[in-house]
Amino acid sequence: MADILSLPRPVLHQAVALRLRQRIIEGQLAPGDKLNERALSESMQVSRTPLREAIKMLAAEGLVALLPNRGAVVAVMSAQDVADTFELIAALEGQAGELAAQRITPAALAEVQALHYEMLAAFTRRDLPTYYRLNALIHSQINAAAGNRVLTQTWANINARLQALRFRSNFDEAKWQRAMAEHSQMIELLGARDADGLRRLMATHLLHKRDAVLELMREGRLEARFVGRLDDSSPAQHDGSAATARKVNA
Amino acid sequence: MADILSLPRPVLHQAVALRLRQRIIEGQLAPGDKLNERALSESMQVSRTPLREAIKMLAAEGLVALLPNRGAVVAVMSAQDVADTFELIAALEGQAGELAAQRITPAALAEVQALHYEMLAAFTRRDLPTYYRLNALIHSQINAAAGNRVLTQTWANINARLQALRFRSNFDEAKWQRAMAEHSQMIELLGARDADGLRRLMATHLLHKRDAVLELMREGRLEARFVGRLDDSSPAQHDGSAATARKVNA
DNA sequence: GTCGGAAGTTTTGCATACAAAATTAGTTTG
DNA sequence: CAAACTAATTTTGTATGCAAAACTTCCGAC
Repeated sequence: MADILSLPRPVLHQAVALRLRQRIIEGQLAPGDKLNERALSESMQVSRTPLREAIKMLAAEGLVALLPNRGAVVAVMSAQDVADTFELIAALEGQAGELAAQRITPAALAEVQALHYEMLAAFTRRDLPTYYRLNALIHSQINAAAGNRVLTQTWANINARLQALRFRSNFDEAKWQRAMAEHSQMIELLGARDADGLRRLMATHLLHKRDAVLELMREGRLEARFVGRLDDSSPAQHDGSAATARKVNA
Repeated sequence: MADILSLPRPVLHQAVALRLRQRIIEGQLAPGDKLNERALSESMQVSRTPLREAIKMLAAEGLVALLPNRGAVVAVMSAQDVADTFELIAALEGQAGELAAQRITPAALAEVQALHYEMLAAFTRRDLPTYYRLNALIHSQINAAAGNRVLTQTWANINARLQALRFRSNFDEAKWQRAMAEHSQMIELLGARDADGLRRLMATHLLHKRDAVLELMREGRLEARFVGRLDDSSPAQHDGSAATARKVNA
C-alpha cells in the first residue's frame, strides 16, 4: 500500500542500465566505444558491481557486445546486421499495423491522426528534428494500439539498436517525400481499418527506410564501423581502418 | 590461432546463464520459482557475483522477473501474455517462412523435407516426444533458412519463453492431425517457393498452436499460474491459490 | 628500423565482506 | 486465540579486494 513515493532505492543496477541505454541510443556512447568499468563506475558514482550487472542486461538486449576477458563495447552493426534488423522491424511493424487496424480505439486513432498532421506541418517546414520526433511517436503509438505488450516490448528493444544510427541519418528530398506520402497512406488505411493493407504498407515503409539507411552507410555518411556481429563467436574481419575501439571517458 | 582447446575459462557468468536457461526451458525451474542466490550459487559452485550477472541477463531475455529487493523468480505468464507471445511468434515465423521460401538452398530444403518425413513417421506411431523434437527442429531450420540472423536470434529468444509451457502440453487427436496437415502443407509451399503462401500458413499454424495451448491453460492442464507480467511495474493481482513463489533447492 | 619479447601497468572476472531490506519467529497484549 | 509489535534471521544489494588475463611500454636483437 505504501507504494506512493517509496522509491528511495531505485535499485542501482536498473538506474545504471537506464542511463547507459540512453547514452547509447542518443549516441553519446557510439558503436565500438569501449565500456571501461572503472571510468564509467566513477563517472556514475557507483561501484563496478551494479555497473557490470547493467552491462550484462544491455548485452542481452543486443546493445552492447561482450568480449571475453576484454570487457564490453557498444554493439557495432555491419551492413548485413542493419539490413537484417530493418527486415525484422518491418515484420514487427507490419504485424503491429495489422493488429492496430483491428483494435485501435477511436480516441487513439484521433490522436495518431492529429500527430500525423503535426508531422505534415513539420515536413512542410522541413523541420527535421520535429519530423523525427513525431515520426517516432506515431510509430510508437501504432505499436501501442496493437494491444500486444510482448510485441510492443520486443519492437522497442529491437528498435533501440537502430536509433543510434537513425539519429544521424538524413533523407534526401525525394526519399523524404516518399516517406511522408507513405505516412499519409498509413493514416488512411488505419482509419479505414484495412488491416492487411496496413500490414503491407508498414512493412514496405520500413524496407524503404532500410534502403535509405543502407545507402547512407555505403556513402559513408553514417558513422557505422564494420566489425563483428552482436553475438557471433568470431570477432569477424574488419576493414582495419576505423574499427578499433575508441576510449571513452564519459 | 591457439583457439583450439583454449577455453579453460568459459567465462563463468555465461556458463551459469546457459545452465539456468536450460533449467528454466526444461521446466526444472518452473514459473514462479524463486531464484535463491545462495542456494543456486552453492549448487553451481560459483560465487553470487557471476550468478547475479547471469540472472540479470535472463531478466533482459524475459525468462525471469526481477522483484526489487526481493530477488528474482522464473517469469510467470498470464493467459494474455501467452496469447500475445504466440501472436508475436506467429508474425516472426510468418516472416521467416516468407524469407525461407525465397532463400532456402536446395540442400537445406532437402534436409527439412527429410525431417518432415521423419516427423510423419513419429506422428503415425503417435510418438509424441520424437514428434516434438522434430517439430522444433523443423521450425528451427526454416528460421535458419530465412538467412536473417537477427530474426533467428529474436525468434529463439521469444520462443524460449514458451518452451517451458509447451513441454507439458498435449494436443488432442483432432488438433494433432490438423497440425500435422499444416506441416505437410508447409513443406509443399516451401518446395514450391510460395513465399506469401508460406507466410500465411506459418502464421495461422502458430495461431492454432496458440489456441490449443490457451485451451489447455483454461482446462488447467498446464501448470501455468496467473500472476503479473514479465516487466510490469505492478505485481498484478493473482488468484491467490497457487501463485505464491515456491522455494527451490536446485 | 623493425620485429620480438619481457617487465610493468591496466583491466577484467570472480570472490568476499558489509549494510539495508525483507522475511520469519517469538512474544506480548487485547 | 488473534492481532500486532519486536527481535532474530535470512536474503538481497552494493562495495571492496584479489588473481588472472590483456594491454603498454621499453629494451634488445637482427
